[in-house]
This record gives sequence, C-alpha cells and structure tokens, in this order.
Amino acid sequence: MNKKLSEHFFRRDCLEVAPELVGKILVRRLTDGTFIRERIAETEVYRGEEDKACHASKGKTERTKILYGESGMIYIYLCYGIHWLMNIVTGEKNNPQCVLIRAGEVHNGPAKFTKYMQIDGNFNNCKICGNPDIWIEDDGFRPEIKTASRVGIDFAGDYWKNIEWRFIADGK
DNA sequence: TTAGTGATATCC
DNA sequence: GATATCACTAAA
Repeated sequence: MNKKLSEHFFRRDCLEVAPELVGKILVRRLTDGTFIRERIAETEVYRGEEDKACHASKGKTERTKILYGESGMIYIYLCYGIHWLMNIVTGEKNNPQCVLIRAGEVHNGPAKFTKYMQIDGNFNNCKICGNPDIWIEDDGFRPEIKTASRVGIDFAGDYWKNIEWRFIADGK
C-alpha cells in the first residue's frame, strides 16, 4: 500500500529530504477527477539565507516568507514570466530552506513538469500534506541516487555553483 | 545561440 | 513610477 508522505517527512533538513524525495510519486488530482502521477527523478536543495541561489538569501519578503514558514508547504515560483517551478518547504519555522522539484521520470525540466502536472500559482502557499488535490506517495521504490552541482545559478558565485546539492535518480 | 515572458525587487 | 533581474524553454 502506498503511503502518503506526512508533514513529519518534511520537517527535517532539506539535505535529508531532497535525496529521499527522489523516487517518490507526485500525485495530482484534477478538478475533473482524473489523476496524474509521476515519479520524481530530480530534486535540488535551496538552503538558508547564506545560500546565494536561494530566494531567502535576499532576506524575508512577501514572496519568500513561505520559506520561513511551516514545513510541507508548496512554494510555487513563476520563473522568467512563463515557467512555474515547484518547491517544497522543509525544516522548522524561521529556517528558510526548500527542495525544488526539478524533473519527473518522464518530463524532464522543472517547468515542463509543472506544466504536465497542471500546477500553477494557485498552489502557492498550499500544504502538500492533507491536500485533496496534490500529494506525494511512497511506494517503497528506492532508486540509486547520484549527486551533481546545481544548474542555472551562475550568478550565485563559484562556491554555491559547484556545491553538489542536486539529487538525481540514476536511471539504469 | 537568442527571444520571449511577467512577477518581484530595486532604484529613482 | 521605471528598470533590472531571473532556480527556463523552445525555436533556430
């Protein structure tokens, strides 16, 4: 029996949550009652104000205050005007960190994934646990995880650019 | 390689 | 109010 991830799962350091999230199944229930399921293939960590690539590094703002809030919250960010990126807030309150869902097993690319899942700004600031329309399941599958440096954050400087906070399912 | 896109942050 | 920035994709 597949188990829905509880808030407890997310109330940990994002560096623990991110690799465990890889291989889990994101389930989305549409308004017409159909379900979309896709296994998460890639996650990325954004951790703390000292992480230059993390939105919280610029301080607490109207947009980033979600990161400072409850774990298990969904943080949707509109990137470049057209792409919705999905993050899940982890850790305790006032500890701004989150896990970015970068790719699914089928739909690679963070914005392709959210588009397929029909996730948009309406899901911002929603809980991922106890939510009837979106949740994450564990079916017991444990893929090989490999790490890599994060992408698309040249602006953050060499140190943060090269740190291996990206977790990918090692598809054989 | 570059254009497109629009919310947010930052600068007047 | 105006401009600069950005965790991307698609088209070429």
